[in-house]
Amino acid sequence: MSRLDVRPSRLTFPFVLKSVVGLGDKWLGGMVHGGILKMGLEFDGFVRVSLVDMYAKMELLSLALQLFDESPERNKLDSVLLWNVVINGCCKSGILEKAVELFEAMPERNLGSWNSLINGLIRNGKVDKAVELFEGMVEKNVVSWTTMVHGLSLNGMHEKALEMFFNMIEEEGVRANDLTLVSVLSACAKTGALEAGIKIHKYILGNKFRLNAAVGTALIDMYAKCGQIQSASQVFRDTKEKDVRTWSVMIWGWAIHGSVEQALQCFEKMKLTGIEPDEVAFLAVLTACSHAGLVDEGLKFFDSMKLDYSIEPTMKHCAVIVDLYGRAGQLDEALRFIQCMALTPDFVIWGALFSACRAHKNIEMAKYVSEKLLQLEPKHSGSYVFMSNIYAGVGIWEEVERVRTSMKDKGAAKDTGLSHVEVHGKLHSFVAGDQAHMHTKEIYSKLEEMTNRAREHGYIPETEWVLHNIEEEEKEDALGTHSEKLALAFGLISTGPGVVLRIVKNLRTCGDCHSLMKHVSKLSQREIVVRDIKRFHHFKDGICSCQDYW
DNA sequence: GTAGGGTTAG
Repeated sequence: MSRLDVRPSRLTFPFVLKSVVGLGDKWLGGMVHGGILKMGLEFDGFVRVSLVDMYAKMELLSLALQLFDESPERNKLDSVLLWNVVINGCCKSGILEKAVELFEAMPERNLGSWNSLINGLIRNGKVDKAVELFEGMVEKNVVSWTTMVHGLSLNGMHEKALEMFFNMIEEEGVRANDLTLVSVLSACAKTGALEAGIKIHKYILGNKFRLNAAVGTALIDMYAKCGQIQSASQVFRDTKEKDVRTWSVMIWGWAIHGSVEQALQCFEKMKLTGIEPDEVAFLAVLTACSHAGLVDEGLKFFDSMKLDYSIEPTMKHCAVIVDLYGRAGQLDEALRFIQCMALTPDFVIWGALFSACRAHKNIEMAKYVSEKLLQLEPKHSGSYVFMSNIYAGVGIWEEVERVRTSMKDKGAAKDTGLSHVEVHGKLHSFVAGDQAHMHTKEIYSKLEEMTNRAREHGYIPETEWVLHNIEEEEKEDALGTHSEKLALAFGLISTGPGVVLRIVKNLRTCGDCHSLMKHVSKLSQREIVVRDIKRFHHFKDGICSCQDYW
């Protein structure tokens, strides 16, 4: 055997270059490029495409473009791939004008060209342009559809993403694949669209898709985030090929539903199965501890991360620890932890302590922490809202006004509370004080009736949750139209007795809404499931699953 | 040798 037999050839380089991309090693890429030049293969069509692709994927766009420009074949037919990889590179680097220009200039296009550009546009927030292009396609394949489903979801348009998916399978008769399913299930999870999720689950079963790790994980996450923790657990059992993400979403699911025991058990079982926890798995188990007030357990996991698995805690892990101490009322320990941590505490860390200051009404520390917050993000409305909430919570209205004025001066705006409720498979959204819904009148009168009945049974509006310094009655009004209450009222008038109401809120639910929900669950004999930004509240018969610890 | 995917704060 001569050495010639193992010399790389024009057929070897594409594979080598692909591996280089996988490794992400720019220096190695340069070396391989050198080898190609030495062998005089730089003008070979196969090698050239791979080389341009490598540079494009490694975000060395100028090199990719240079090689592309120097390609003698680029204006011939059959050069589609060369154009496609360079278009893809432009999209990846966010140079969309160039991508569009190339797309328009190419001698011929294939489906990949369209899909690449659409993907580039939608990932960079150019949704309208992407939709326009998509709709103009003469021929679409499953990749085109998947790109749209995922892209719409990335831009927060989950309902549109779902519509797109059902249009694909029902109207166009295109068969989904794993990637489509994962994308659409993730949209359901983000928005809490249970009915749609169940329909997709049936589609998966009916079309005999294999429940591999990715599809299983997406399904589990969907059920968990739509409030169906038992279904999540069932799919978890059915998913045979579990990887660390599958376990993590399950642990996370138990955590947000307040089942600490299950979360911890799940974590231990994962380790016994031989799967090493990664930083997300630790984040999940720490969150479980924090939600349940298990301070010592949480700290043990935190230490184990470094000692047993050599995982350096990230800012997120530290934030959970601050939260862990903070919720349990150990504010001094939380502060000490921040002062000793290896990373420079960021906004999130101080924010976690700030929430704890609020919950435990420690105004002195809150003042100190709010300064830290405003140093880090002078325009961040959260700090102002936090601070004015603190003062409001203890009734110091002059300070509330002062903070709010200063907030206005700095041009910071409060995040809008937004809730939605799924009725007959369709999502209805509400903002605080919403008057835009077609059933506004009925919603408000139901709300009033609900509040009055609850009042007769001991509900007292917790006005400390309102920000403004206004008269007591007005405060009740401001509370009375929080978005989750409107969603609740709409849910009650639009569904029959016994139907479970599912509400999703983009912020934390306030104490007053929480209290009213408890009463309503008892008075109307309804199960109410509220998902707020961090966890689930299952209201039944006047009791909440969070046991008021949240 | 080109196009699309699953877990992460409060």
